[in-house]
Amino acid sequence: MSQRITIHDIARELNLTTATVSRALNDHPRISTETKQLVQEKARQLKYRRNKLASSLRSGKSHTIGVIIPSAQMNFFGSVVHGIENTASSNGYSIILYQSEETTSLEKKAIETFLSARVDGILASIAKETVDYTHYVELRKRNIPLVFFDRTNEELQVPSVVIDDYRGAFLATEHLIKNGYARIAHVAGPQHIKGFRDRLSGYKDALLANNRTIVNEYIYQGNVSLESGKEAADYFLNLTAPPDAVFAVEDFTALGVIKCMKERNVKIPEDFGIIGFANENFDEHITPALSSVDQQTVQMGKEAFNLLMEIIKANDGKARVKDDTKIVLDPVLFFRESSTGKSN
Amino acid sequence: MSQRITIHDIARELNLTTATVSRALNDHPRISTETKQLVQEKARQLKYRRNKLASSLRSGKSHTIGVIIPSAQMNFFGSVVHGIENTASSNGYSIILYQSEETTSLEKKAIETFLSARVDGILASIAKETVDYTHYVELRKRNIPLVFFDRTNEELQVPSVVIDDYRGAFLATEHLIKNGYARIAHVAGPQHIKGFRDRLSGYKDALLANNRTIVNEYIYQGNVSLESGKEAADYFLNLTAPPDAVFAVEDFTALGVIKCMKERNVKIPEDFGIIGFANENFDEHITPALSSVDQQTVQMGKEAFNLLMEIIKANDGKARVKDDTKIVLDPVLFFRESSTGKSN
DNA sequence: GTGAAAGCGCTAACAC
DNA sequence: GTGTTAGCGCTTTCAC
Repeated sequence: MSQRITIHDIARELNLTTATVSRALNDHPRISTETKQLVQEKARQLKYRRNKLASSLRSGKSHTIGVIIPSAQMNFFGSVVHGIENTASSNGYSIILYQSEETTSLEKKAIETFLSARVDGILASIAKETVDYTHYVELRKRNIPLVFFDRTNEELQVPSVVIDDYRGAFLATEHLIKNGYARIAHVAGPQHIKGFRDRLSGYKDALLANNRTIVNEYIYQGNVSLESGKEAADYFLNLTAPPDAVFAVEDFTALGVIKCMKERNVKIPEDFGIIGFANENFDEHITPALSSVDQQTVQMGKEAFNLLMEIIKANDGKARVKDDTKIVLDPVLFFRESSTGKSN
Repeated sequence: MSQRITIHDIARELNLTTATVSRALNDHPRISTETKQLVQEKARQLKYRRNKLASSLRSGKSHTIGVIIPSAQMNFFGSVVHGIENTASSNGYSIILYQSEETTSLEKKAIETFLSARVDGILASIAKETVDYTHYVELRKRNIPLVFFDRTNEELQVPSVVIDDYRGAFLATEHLIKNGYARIAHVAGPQHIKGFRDRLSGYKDALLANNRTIVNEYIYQGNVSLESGKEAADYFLNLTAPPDAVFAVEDFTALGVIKCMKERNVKIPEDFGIIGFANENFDEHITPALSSVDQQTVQMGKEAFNLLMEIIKANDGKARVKDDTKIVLDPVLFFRESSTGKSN
């Protein structure tokens, strides 16, 4: 019912063989322009539509890639997927989307499905839960093109696309310094996650590079949440020499800090400066508008797909993209009211 | 390189035919339990993985569905996709994701790709730009299972899943009334879009049902944006008898209203109440926290997939799900500070 | 309960 | 420049 016209129909009507028709449709160089036009015209006329399953089965290329993200509900990943799908689509690729829900088991299931569907490559952001990477290692062994984005693992030697957390943190901290804040604190994230570790380093190095000293009590160990932002702010204000600015590891944490400051009547940005990380969509709408570091999500998706394409092509030509290829995107800072400087 | 083990390998090692192996792997009733176990064990041992392309080609079922959304970058759709993928995955289905970017051309391209990939069905939310629906009509003609979610078209007679905009608007308006606001205004959206039209009706009917009169100058025609919220608020405050509450067609509009009120020193919720629509993630974080109507996005995705499944199954059994099947989800209200009531 | 044979629709290798 | 032939890996009659 749904679709019956095949290249056989075209071949029959044109007194050609299916091979010729197939070649004509694929714009094969050794087919005459005349024949190509005839075939293409007839195909249009019969409303022919290539059966991708058959062609993929035979050719070994599915023109499909698998994408694993923790959850499409998370802003960040929705945005990256936007970039991936866009780029894939304009390159003639389809994407199969899977969510790991931060679990290793669904991650494995996704990979199973992808292999079964004979995808040409896989783009993945590692689930939080995952500590055993054998399913990914297996992909490398089978020589299946794989690229990590955002959530990577250094030891696995898988090509990846990330943003420069260190640099983002460095610039954010320096921005606070330049705007006249004297004692800059940091609400950190779990240190076993590389991105958060890098942000702490960037913060520290920015202080040192600007002849400030690192004050240990100005570094609060949070868990990337609104709550930990509040707690951190409370802690900071109770110090004998409280800081006058905070670089928060991420925007919800920053939001927590802002809420606490408001409750305690500390004026932002006059008495206290703050900058976050992620450039969430609420940043510009809260009061005061929150300065933040944008993670270039769409660009990340685009770059990840392009890198995967490179690997796929190299694979076809028996070449090889270096395993330690790593694209590091430059974060972009958005300066808003929350960090415009101290009043004096 | 990537994958060489086929049912032939299993058959050879076990001295069976591929037919038997295939049946055993598919849990065919007429295969002995013994054989099944042997085959399944051997499959595991050889790390066999079914070639989905081949099986789909032969059987005519791909266990894949196509999903068209305007953009994965939009919160709302990311969230719906979350619901779709989750449900699909646990039912053994994969999803191919396409973004229309609100254009008809990409919508058509998506459908082309889906047909080519022989998806078992399609889930779609119509692009804003689309006024010519022939590509969707074509799907109906070919009897390809199709379900619309959120953005539907009434005339097309395609099964759909939407939320009850009318009821959401009615309840939101009534909430403002119950909390003591006397003159309730509405910032409306473009009236050619059904959802927005329904919200206006819900607003009006709630007023009438509570013995209020509909005041025409309390209805501002906006365009669903922060800007139009600001403009509306300005307009309202300049009336000789300004309203004391607003039901905004959507949260960004509500945010615009709030911003304007703050600038003009109107106190929320004491002097002015406000409730929005969408339950955006910033709602609870702005000041005052914004009351809103949640659109049940994840549930919508789940219901849409389930409805599609029903149609697919009915199709197989030559039955038919009614074309005008329409699942209407109940919106859920979130009451926050912005509408807690007038001071007296 | 299992086997033999055919074929889904396409592309690729080899002819000429 | 086009035809011939084979086959990707699976499922599905139809046998027995």
